[in-house]
Amino acid sequence: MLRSKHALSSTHKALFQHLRFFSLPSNSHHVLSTHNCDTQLREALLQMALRGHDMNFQYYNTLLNECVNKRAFREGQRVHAHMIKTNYLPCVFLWTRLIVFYVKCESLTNARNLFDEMPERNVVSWTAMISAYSQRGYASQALSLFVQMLRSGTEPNEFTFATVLTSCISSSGFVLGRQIHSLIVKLNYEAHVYVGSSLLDMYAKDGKIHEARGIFECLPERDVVSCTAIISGYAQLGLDQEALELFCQFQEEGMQSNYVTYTSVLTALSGLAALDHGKQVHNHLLRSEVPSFVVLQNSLIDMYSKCGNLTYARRIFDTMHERTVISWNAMLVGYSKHGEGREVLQLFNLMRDENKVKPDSVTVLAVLSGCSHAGLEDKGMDIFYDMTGGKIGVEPDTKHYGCVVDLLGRAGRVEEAFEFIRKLPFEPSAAIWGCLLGACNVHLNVDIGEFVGHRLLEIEPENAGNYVILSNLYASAGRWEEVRSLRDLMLKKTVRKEPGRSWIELDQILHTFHAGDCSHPRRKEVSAKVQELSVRFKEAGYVPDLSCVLHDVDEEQKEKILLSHSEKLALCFGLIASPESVPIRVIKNLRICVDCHNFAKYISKIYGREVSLRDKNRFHRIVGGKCSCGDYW
DNA sequence: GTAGGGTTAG
Repeated sequence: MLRSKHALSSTHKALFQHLRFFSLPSNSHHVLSTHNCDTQLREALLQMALRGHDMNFQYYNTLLNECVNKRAFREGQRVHAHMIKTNYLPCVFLWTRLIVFYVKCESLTNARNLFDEMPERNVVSWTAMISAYSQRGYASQALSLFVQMLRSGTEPNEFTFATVLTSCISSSGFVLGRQIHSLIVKLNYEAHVYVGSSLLDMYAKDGKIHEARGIFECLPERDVVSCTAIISGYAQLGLDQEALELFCQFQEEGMQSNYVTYTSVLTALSGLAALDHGKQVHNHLLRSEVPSFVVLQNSLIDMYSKCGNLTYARRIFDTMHERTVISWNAMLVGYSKHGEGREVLQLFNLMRDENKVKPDSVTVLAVLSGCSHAGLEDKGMDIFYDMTGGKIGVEPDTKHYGCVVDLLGRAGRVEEAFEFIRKLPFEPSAAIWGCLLGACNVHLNVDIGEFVGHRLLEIEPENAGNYVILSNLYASAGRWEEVRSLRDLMLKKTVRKEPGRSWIELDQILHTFHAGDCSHPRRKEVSAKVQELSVRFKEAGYVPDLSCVLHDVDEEQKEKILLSHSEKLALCFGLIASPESVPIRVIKNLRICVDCHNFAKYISKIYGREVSLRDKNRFHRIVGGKCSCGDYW
């Protein structure tokens, strides 16, 4: 039978106009014999029949198409029922349409039942079903169906590959993903832009950014999705600079970014705390036609708060027409990282009062850590008890317990925190012990600290941070013998430590400083400034904290090492290169060292400059020699 | 009739 795809759209429309109320004839399945159609419809049907069309096919296809477009579940079911009643045996095409109809109407079970009943399947029906599972997050069902498809002898096409790869994003799925990649190469689909995007995204999410980049570079054509995929690949791995550079390059090449692209680049800008760039993107969005979807606004909230501008973040939050739990969380995390505990609690109360969006695990984490950063341990404990009492609707997990240890430890309740850990219903993680070790160090509890420190060295001997903190603790107790043996142990275990890096943004340029790197053009001038300040600050009472240096060198060397810390370089660069009226905003990739923190306080006091320092954990807003972190971070 | 990229995280 003839089923031409063309020429009949207007006839189809006419047909549907008349059939839209689904006065399905019950006595006959053959449309031409339908006696309740009027002259115009009869004419339309006649024309189609004259052109050799299977009238039942046209009829059902038109109806189902409309039901899919309108997500008209009941009507679609009636069409399906009518097929059954009239013993009409749909061809694979129509059968697949029925499956797609059920999928679009969120009835996966109906779709699967139909799929299982199909007398024969083709690549489209297989792909439609795989896609249904993929899009709803049923990755294992999608993958198992894909394997069944291969076993059945049906060859996948570009649609199948593009969709199935999205189900390979999990630790167990990556293995299968690589095998699918081989098949893609074998069947020559690697250069297909949809397949390529999906493939490179999978590699990026597995942390294999070089492979992802390789696939991207081999694509003969690029579009906004593939470009966004590679940008977000870098951004999600924290390779923010690379993400930003690619974005700029694609913009220059004329890529039409969409809201997903902007969302991804904003993530990178958050990581870099590149406020000027971020503002530029925001301004562009306000002037452009890009729709302000919630995800994009969430990204803007996060960008502004991670760039240190909570006022702008809140302004966006307040003007949103619709908020998701992520909007609330992004704002709460912002306040939390700035040590604004009262704001955290107020916003959390607002969220509970509004009762439109349910808190999730991240919400409670943000609130607990917000209380912790702000020294509101009683409030924090109240919320934790609300949670364990089922009043929040979130079950505590290991991270929440970690927050409680942090709350108690910070408040000096070290023994209590220790007891709390011992009573945990599970084996405490390194992160939990780490919180307690930090507290022991700050509150000089050598007994518990020693126990916890050695426990940590057993659990994660490769983590340099543990050696450093324990060594500091021993040093403050004057136990130099232990300090030495710890240092030896640390060298033996050859622990890798991420190199310290600090940067500052001036006029949309990011100036990065590393401790051992002299590549910055004004490095000499900057180093001289650090020297100069050191002398000047010493007169004002600054004492270099040599315990921050673990190297086995004399004191003079230690001081030299301290003065080469990347934070100090970035701070001094800010001092000489930025206008006096603006705060010095420095970002560090790791936790800031105690000595640099102290140094920054002197800058703020002696130069009357506000210093905003973002480290791995939080913001330090330093004004007049005082820091918003209260010297506990 | 079937397809790819996105936001929060002590």
